[in-house]
Amino acid sequence: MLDDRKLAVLRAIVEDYVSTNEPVGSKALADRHNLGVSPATIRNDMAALEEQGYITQPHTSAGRVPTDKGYRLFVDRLSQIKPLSGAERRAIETFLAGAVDLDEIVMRTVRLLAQLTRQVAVVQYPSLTRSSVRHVEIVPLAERRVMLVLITNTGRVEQRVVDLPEALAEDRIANLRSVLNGCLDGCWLSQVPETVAGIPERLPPEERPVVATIMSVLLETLVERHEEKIVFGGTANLAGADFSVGLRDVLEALEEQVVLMRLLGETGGLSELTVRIGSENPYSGLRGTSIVAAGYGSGDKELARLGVLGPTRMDYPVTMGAVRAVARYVGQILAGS
Amino acid sequence: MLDDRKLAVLRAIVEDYVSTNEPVGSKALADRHNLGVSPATIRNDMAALEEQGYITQPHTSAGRVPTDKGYRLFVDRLSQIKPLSGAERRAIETFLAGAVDLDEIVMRTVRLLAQLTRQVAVVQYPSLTRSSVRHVEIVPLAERRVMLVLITNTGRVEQRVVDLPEALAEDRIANLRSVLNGCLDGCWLSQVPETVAGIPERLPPEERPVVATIMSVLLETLVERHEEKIVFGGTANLAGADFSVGLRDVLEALEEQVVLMRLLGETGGLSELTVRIGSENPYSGLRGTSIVAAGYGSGDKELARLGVLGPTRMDYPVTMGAVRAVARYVGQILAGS
DNA sequence: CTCTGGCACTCTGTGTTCCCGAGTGCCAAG
DNA sequence: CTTGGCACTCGGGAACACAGAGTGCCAGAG
Repeated sequence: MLDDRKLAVLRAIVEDYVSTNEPVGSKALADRHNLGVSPATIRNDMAALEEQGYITQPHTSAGRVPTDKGYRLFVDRLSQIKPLSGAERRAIETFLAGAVDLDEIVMRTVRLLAQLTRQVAVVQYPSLTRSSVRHVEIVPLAERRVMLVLITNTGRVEQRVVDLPEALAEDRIANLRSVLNGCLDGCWLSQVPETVAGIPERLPPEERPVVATIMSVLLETLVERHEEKIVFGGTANLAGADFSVGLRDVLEALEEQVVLMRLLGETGGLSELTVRIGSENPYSGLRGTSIVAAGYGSGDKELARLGVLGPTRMDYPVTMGAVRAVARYVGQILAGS
Repeated sequence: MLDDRKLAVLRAIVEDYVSTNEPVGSKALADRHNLGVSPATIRNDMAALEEQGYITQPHTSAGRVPTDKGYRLFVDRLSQIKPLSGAERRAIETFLAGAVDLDEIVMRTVRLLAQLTRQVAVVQYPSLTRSSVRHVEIVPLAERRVMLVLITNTGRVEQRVVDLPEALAEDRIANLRSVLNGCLDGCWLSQVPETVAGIPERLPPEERPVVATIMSVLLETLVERHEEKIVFGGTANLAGADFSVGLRDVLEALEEQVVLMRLLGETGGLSELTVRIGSENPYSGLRGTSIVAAGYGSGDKELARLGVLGPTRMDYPVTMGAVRAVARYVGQILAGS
């Protein structure tokens, strides 16, 4: 159905179209790539490719443009992920290593991705549920008010003010603190609910009302923040590109956490690349854009995802290379901190 | 020089131009506003206004458009800040009250401002230096590694990992923690450096190397983060507007923390409005945009600033009303939490 | 059966011209 | 100082023609 030459033609069309942003015709193809055949032959192949929906022509007498299906074939079978240059790798490493806390790691990652790919970068904070407790802290603020601070092994810090049913003296707090940490330290966040359930029994009855309050806030923190935090950047890169769909829709989608979450998608394996091309993605406002995403994590556990969003007409090999590389480096940095 | 009627004409021009986005001519003015004079008279006034640089015409035979100077006069003398409706006030209140921690307060504020004004919202996190210490926490992570957590009275939490010169047992940490908090609790952040300097003397000599390390990180946290964190949102609102300068420049400026800082500007009094119109603002990429900003804070101390950025052609009275109202409410919320 | 050159055809984009209308500036009269 | 009248200017849209790129198809050659 699609012999080798037709595939080569498709590849050439994608590459040319990506670099020139203009529909590509048979003559131009014959000139720029030495396919060893005449324009007429290429025309026949193009007709076949169009027949099967891999390319299309904007108007009757214009060149061809790849369809989403065409890009899909290109990504799956015709392209090789392009690794970064040594200089780029070093730049990434030093740039990320300079980060001093989680916020800054994430912020720098966004910048990095945006700069490297010249697209919009999207980075999800390391998932709460997939990390473990490093420390729980109870900080007295007032008579009947404390702040609960939860620190995870990924460096993430969650805080919540708790209003207590009764006043709580220093020594009781210290005691509570050590009990809590004794139970929860190193505990997988997903198992916190069960672990927490067993705690009241370990305490004298008079502590239970207070503990119950604190517990409920703690659990609430975990549940509420289940919708993970996502940041993005590099929107300036959108200004140049022209989307089939309005710029407005894209910007709106970016500001919807929920949409972003779904865009980054569910995981494949760790640093496995997910590519969503145009209409493949789940949000109608983003027809005309593609997403390249990967999971990142320390060790073998995927903590969260990151990726870039750009016009369907993007340089997939380069973008994929950059996303993969950044995902790996971020994983390393997180593991090392 | 500028009699009352000329001022009325200028006001009418600004209002019409803002609402129609088209150069406004003498006839249209005479029709829509009942100024009680004929178009010809208005033309004379317009000529005078143009002479003095308050308005200008895009082409020889088009209507007039306000200049930056014209908007300035309008804002200073011809307009009244438009208060929000009761419904809007209530909406703000309930929306902000639902926030559970500082991050969420800021995030919601951004959304609110963007939605209310249909412009880009910019919000600065409560300044570190202008708040006070609520608690310092030292959390052991590993043998020779602790996490330093600093909580301010505005609910802001700063964290930093510290590598120690020697191992540190639980009881020593507890001791250190209480000493630190004893000295620093309630301490104005700007005075932390001096306060900290006196601490080593209060400790036995063998603790001093460890304390020195921790101190230096603590100070570093304060200094480094002196460049305050700023977030923005509502960029989708830029899509409709047409800037004289490219959209790209605006988006780029927004992603530069430093530029944003300078845009929000230095403070006037608390919830005093600052308006920067077009070329008045310090960044060349933002010619064609105006900034309306205000300080917010709890009590009488300004903690940080917030504002919106939009095309010079914006509805100043409404925008100013919204910014002022939001600034006040955020202040209240911060004070109450 | 596949490739190639030739040829007629079909579009889009661009440049030109033309004209309408909105809006102005100026002037003379009220 | 205000007003109506009038000639003038200029931008923007409509109509039109044209060149160029690209196609599809066909018949002939390997």
